Amino acid sequence: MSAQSDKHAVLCEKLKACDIRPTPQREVVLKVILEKRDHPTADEIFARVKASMPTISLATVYNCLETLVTCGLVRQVNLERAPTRYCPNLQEHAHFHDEVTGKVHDVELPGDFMDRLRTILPAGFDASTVELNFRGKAATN
Amino acid sequence: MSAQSDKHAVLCEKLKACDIRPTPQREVVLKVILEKRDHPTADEIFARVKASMPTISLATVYNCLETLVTCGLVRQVNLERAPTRYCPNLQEHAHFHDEVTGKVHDVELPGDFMDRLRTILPAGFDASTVELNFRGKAATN
DNA sequence: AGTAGGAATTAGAATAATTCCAAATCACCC
DNA sequence: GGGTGATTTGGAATTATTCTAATTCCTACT
Repeated sequence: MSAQSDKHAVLCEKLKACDIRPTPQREVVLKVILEKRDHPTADEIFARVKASMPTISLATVYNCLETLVTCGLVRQVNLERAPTRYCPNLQEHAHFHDEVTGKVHDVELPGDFMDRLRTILPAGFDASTVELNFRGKAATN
Repeated sequence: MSAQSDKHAVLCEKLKACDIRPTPQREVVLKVILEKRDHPTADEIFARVKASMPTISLATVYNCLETLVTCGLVRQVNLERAPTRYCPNLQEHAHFHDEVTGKVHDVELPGDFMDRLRTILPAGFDASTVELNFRGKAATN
């Protein structure tokens, strides 16, 4: 089995595990998000996907992204007014938005951090998701 | 001195303290944000402002908001893909986004909370702002 | 294998939030 | 009170995203 088809199989499994049809479009969108973890926007994903699938439409990219987000294979990150970005890191983590370069970095968190954050909520508030974003300058390296 | 002009004077002072010209438009935009602390969008602010200043334009509302945000009198809150909301609470606080009602609630935080959050950043990351957003269901009351 | 039926994809139009632009007006300083 | 740079204005433009309707593709069933 080639590395190619191996990858295909892995992606396919991921999709099937979420009970969604493993279409070629979904596969390639997911592949693109996984292989360069730089929090691309829908437009950037569209451009990268077109390299291997020139006939795909932007609407399909949006459809696939929505599906992947809904089934939890990908997270969306919204920072300020900028276009939504997509992140394949499923661990709990925060985001650091570099205001010089515009890049977004993942920030790993101590184990139960997000759960501890949840405890500051007053009674009656039940949070399904917690989002922690930093913004500032990162050392150039 | 009437309560009206008193209010006017207070707003005016706030603007001047930030080294920006206290124009009537900026004053009324700020007034609207301060008097109903429900995190309105630019459009909602526009509608409310028009009640007392029917000739104001949406572009001006955006201009004023940008000025007020830049000088720190108002904060902007961005949640998901929804329009930007504006918040007059200058204390450090988090936001809770009620996914049923769509409302945004302020969540007060223990004193040095945001600073403690900052300490989880790896060396080389210097955050100027920290944003903590929850999303979920709030008890109806 | 053939086909019905639902799901997914497509291209392009539509929408919605925000920004841009150029002209008119305003506010502050002398 | 006049000059000057800041501000406001309305409308056009931009940008991200969603909608729509038609087409194509799978999948299951016979």
